[in-house]
Amino acid sequence: MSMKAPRGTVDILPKDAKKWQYVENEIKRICNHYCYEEIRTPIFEHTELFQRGVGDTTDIVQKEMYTFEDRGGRSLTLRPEGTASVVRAFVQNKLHGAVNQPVKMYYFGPMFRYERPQQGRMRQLNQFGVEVLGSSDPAVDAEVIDLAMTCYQKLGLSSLKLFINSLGDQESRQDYRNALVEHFTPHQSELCSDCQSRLAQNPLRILDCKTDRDHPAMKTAPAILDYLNDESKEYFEKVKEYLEAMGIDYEVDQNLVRGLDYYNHTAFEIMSEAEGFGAITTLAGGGRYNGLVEELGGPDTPGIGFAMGIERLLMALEVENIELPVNEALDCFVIAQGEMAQKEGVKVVHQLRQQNVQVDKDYQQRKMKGQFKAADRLKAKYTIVLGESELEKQVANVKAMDTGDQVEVPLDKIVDYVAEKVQGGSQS
RNA sequence: GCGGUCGUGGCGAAGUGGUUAACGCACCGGAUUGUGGCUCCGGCAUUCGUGGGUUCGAUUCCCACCGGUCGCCCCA
Repeated sequence: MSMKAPRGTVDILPKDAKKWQYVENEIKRICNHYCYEEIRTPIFEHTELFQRGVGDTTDIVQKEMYTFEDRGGRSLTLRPEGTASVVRAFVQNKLHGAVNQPVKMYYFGPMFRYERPQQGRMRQLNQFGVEVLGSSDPAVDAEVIDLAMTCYQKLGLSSLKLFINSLGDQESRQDYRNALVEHFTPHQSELCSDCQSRLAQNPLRILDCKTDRDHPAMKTAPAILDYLNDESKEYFEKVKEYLEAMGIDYEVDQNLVRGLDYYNHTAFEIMSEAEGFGAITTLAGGGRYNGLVEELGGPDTPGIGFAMGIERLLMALEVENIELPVNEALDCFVIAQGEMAQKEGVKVVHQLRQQNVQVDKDYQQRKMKGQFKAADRLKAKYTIVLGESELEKQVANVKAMDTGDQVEVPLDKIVDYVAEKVQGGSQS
């Protein structure tokens, strides 16, 4: 084996690609119902976009970016997440001036993070995400959460749990930050090394540290919800009311902080509770980011969004034993034997395909028995046999593979006959 | 970046310091001169992850590296 795909990347082979297609199509259909439109942005951006957009203190920027210099000496980075790019595109193309506000967008595509791969974590991963820009209505927060949950439910997942929290507006967040620093500073030397630096850089993240989870100071730490000002508190209440109105269950988790700098107000995460999922259970995460558009040079515009990992979604489906309705059966397999018959076979295959019949033939010079075997393996519904004797009589033998019944059909009727058999009644 | 564990055919999986590396599944062919799913027979590893070392000799012992896998950090 000389060449292998780079570490942390995988090939999605035809068998699996079917599932990807199904999942993507379902999600796109749902987005359409929710009136979200697709946006496609470049896979690499100026490094600075992520430094400013995602935040310099985050793990993603500090140690997980695929950064390189191009031939012109520019520092570029393979996108580690989608939001910064979408907001950049929004600003650059002045979508804040679009007639329909808010602007509701979704995206699909690969993201890149330099990490040690393990189950559910790849260096190239695929995300589906949505961003809504231009509205600070808490009903939008609820809509976005509803959209994420609906995608999972429509695909059949049931062991899900939604966690929400509020980080408040800038003012609340600042007050809370100060309170945390005050609270933890006396215990600084007792905290893990990560948390010691977090204290200065991003004290909120001390709260979801797993190392210091049981430290007494953790239990007595001030709670974010106590530091929300009235406006932020009311906002959060509204979000919860709307979720309840839609019948969406949730749990408030005050330690849910999210890693990225740009979040404020609503933050949420969807986890799988299915058995045997491994150590990584986060399926999707998102939140509101009201300062980000301005940070990236646009007008003061509120925004909210989430991203879900497609690999983890597929993994969750697997763990819950959910079979996706991917069609594996083949409509028809043409079996030809002999020189003349080969030519006729190629022709029949072509004509059937023109009639939108899914059909294949043998290209391995197999004997008749081998061709039947191939047809069987492909789960063909019908086989058409073309051999010397058939050609002499200008007929073809059509066999229904489930019953074994065969009928002779004149060659000039064969295409219509099979097309009718296969498509009769149902459309594909 | 750190730690555990593993690396034999397309897949699963035995095995040994020494002349032909078990077995199962899959695949191909034959029994059945033109008809699948059952049965029987036959075929199917010239890098036993890569590179070094020990040895008369290494797939087997030692070292390094690479890769998979699981976990930590963190996240999708």
